[in-house]
Amino acid sequence: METLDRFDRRILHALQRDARLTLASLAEAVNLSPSQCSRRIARLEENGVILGHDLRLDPEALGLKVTAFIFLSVDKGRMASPRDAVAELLARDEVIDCHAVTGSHDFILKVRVADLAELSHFLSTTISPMEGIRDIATQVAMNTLKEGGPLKVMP
Amino acid sequence: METLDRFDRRILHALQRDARLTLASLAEAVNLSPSQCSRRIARLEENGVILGHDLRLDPEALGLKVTAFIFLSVDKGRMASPRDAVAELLARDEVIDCHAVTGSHDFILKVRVADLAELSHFLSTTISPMEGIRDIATQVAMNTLKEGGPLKVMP
DNA sequence: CAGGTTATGCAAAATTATTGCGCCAATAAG
DNA sequence: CTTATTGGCGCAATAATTTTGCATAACCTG
Repeated sequence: METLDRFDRRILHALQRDARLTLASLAEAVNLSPSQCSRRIARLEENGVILGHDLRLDPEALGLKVTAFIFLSVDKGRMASPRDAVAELLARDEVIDCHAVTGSHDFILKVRVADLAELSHFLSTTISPMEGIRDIATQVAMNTLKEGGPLKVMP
Repeated sequence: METLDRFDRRILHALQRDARLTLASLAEAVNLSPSQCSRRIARLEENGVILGHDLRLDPEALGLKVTAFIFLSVDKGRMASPRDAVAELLARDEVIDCHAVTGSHDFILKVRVADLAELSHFLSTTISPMEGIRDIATQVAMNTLKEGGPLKVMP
């Protein structure tokens, strides 16, 4: 893996604010020619620094009015292969995030569903019946203050 | 707010997989002309359904090796204006997500830092000194299994 | 069913991205 | 100290993509 130089970092910093910046605008922002910006972006993608481009949508506009965190504990034996245990969960489109964590629970899930009825349904028909689940806790989000904030790029 | 028709939903579904799809490819995927796709995308942006375009970066490549969840409880009086209490937190670039939640804590933060030393430093110098903080709990993520998954678009 | 509004595809125009090329700077080799 | 070699750079030409003007078709609404 390559080390990022000053220009790479400036490019990443600028593009994280708006991934649709034009090469001309980006070039001006980072003080480099458009063509060189293009080549550096291509290289950052090849090196796996840039993983992809996402569309940020308004969940409300899609009818997803409820965000919730689900905390899962699994039986000890299952933790050896956590991916197997939760693999089917990752494929569900209610599940936005899934992290394996330290502490009293093993996994933190962030889910988005239309309403509380759908959350309840998801919990009882998808989570609860899973093998090896030892404990489930749920916290409903009342407000999303920040989401998907840009990653810190060392200057 | 407008209602999304079948084409809008197909467009959003396709672009969530890859926001850089060309209008020609998108048009083929959703069975509409490129020009009309362009116009619909513009409208979805005006209507606030599409909030923006994000770059997905590899945190590791940026030297951010630690992801953690921080659970905060604030004093009762402060909850009236949670934005004030946490506004400065939202501006910090370690904070990726911040949700106000029901349950035993008031806020869930997701932070990304270089290492555990930086996490410790962030907790002791930024979180702890905050006025009105009643309780702090931290869980370190060992593994990110899914992050920023596409939102469900009703078909 | 008429009048008006909105959506659509095509083709032209405008914008944007990529690439070939020669140049320059830095580093390694002689 | 000079000379290759490498890699990054900007410019300009080329290619690709997006946007827009326009005529037609579909859709309401009364």
